[in-house]
Amino acid sequence: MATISKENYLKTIFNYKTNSGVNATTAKVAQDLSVSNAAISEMAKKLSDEGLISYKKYKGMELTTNGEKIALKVIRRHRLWELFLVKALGIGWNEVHSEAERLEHHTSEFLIDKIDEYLGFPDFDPHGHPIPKKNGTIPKTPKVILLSEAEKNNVYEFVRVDDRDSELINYLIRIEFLLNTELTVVDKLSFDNSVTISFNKKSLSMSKELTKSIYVKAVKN
Amino acid sequence: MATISKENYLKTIFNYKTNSGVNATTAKVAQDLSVSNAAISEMAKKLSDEGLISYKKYKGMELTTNGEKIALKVIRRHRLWELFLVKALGIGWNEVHSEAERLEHHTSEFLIDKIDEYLGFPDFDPHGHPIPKKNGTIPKTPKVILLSEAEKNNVYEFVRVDDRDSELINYLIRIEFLLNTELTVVDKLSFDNSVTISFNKKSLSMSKELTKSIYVKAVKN
DNA sequence: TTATAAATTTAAGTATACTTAACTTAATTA
DNA sequence: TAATTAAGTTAAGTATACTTAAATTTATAA
Ligand SMILES: [Mn+2]
Ligand SMILES: [Mn+2]
Ligand SMILES: [Mn+2]
Ligand SMILES: [Mn+2]
Repeated sequence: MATISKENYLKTIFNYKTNSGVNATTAKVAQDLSVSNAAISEMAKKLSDEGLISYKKYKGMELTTNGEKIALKVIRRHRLWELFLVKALGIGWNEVHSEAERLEHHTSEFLIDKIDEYLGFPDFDPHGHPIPKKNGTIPKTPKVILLSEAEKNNVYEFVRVDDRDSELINYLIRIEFLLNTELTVVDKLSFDNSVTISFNKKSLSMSKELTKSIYVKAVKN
Repeated sequence: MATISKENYLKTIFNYKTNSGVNATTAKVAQDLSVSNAAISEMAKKLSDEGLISYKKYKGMELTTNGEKIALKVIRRHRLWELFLVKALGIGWNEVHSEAERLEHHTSEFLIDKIDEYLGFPDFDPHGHPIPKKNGTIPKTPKVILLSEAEKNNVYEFVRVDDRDSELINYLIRIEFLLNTELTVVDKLSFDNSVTISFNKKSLSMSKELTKSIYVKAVKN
C-alpha cells in the first residue's frame, strides 16, 4: 500500500532522476525529504520488497514500472492542484506549492479528474512543469537550459522555475518577471557570475544563485 | 498538537453533543470513529492531558474551550470544502462529504479563508449544516425536527440531511427532493411508521428509516 | 442487596515512520 | 597499497495510533 510517506519517497526518486538524469542515491533522497539517511535505507528496503523500486545496497535506487506509475499519479495531483488554486481561487503562484504538497496525498481519482476537467486538461502547472496525464503520459517539454548557462546577446523565453522557494517566486512577481516572458541576455559578469537581462523594456541584474533556479528556452529569431 | 486523529476525535465529540444534546460517551465516539473502545480511552487521556477535553473516567467527555475551538475549525474546513466542491467543480452533494473528510485535515487557514471568500462567506453547507465562521461563531440555525416527527397535514421545508450516506442523498437527487423543497405531510402509517409527503406536485412514501435522516422546519402559513 | 450484565479502562502487543549511534562498505588520496 | 573520509546500513529506541483480551467499574434488575 502507498502511504503518504511512500508517495513522497516515490515522487522524490522520480523527480531526482528527471532533474539530474541519474539515479537517486540515499543521501540525495534524504536531503530532499529532510530525513536521515537511515530512514532512506529502511524505506528503500520496504519499497523494494513491494516492487516499487529496484534497489541494491550501496548502489542507489530506481523506480520500477509500478513505482513510476504511483509517482506520476502523485505528481499529477500536485501540479493540477497548483494550477487549480491559481486559476480558481486566484492564489499566487508562489503560495500554491506548499498547499499542493499536502493536498496531493488526499485527493481521490474522482476529484482530481474533476479538477483536470475544470482546467481543460492542461499540460503545464504554474511553474512550467508538465502535468502527467490520466493515462500516465507526460506532455512534451521544450528543451530548456538554466539562465546561468544562457549566452550573451541571445533571446530566451522564461519557461520554468523551481517551485519550492516561495520567496524566490515572490521576488519574480515583484519585478514582474513572469512565466513566458521573453528576455535578452545583456551581460554576464565573470567576477560574480551574475547575469544582466532585459525584458519588457526593463534591465535587471540577477545573481548567480537566482540564475540557477530559472529555466529558459532559446527563442529562434 | 492536533494530529489528524485528534482533530477527528474533537470533531466527533462536538458533533455528538450538538446532535444529541448530551455529552459523548466512550462507546458512542468509538462507534462514530469505527475504532475500539480501548482506543477512545487512550485518546481521552491524551486529549485531557492536553487540555482539549475534560474527562473523568467512566463519566464521558466534554470539550474544553480550547478543544471546541479546534473542533469548530475542523468543521469549518469540512463544510467549506463541501460547498466549494459543489459550487466550483459541480460535484454532487452526495459525493462531497467523503472528500471533505480528508481535505479538512490538510488545509491551511490561508487556503480555507480563500475558499470562504470565493463562496461569499456562506452560512450553510450543501446539506444544511451551519458553517462556523472564522471568528468561531456559528450561524443561527432554524428550529428543525425530524420528518418522522412531523405532523399530518402540516407544511414543512426540507432544510437539513445527514451527509454521511451517499446512497441516501443519491436517492433524494433521483426523486428530485432537494434542500429547501417545501413539502406537506399527507399521511403517516402507524403499522410501519412510513410517511407520505407531497412536494412539487408529486406524492411519495418515505420509509421510517429515511424519515429519520431528514430534517425539516415548520412553514407558517 | 447482591448477582449479573454492560460499559469502560488497562495491559500487552502491532505497524508505520521516524531518530541517533555504531558499524560497514566504497571511494579518495597520499 | 594503506589510510582516511564519505556514504550507506544496521541496531536500538521513540511516538502515534491502533488492536484484542483481561480486569475493573458502573448500572440494572432479581
Ligand atoms: Mn510544486
Ligand atoms: Mn507531498
Ligand atoms: Mn460532511
Ligand atoms: Mn476527518
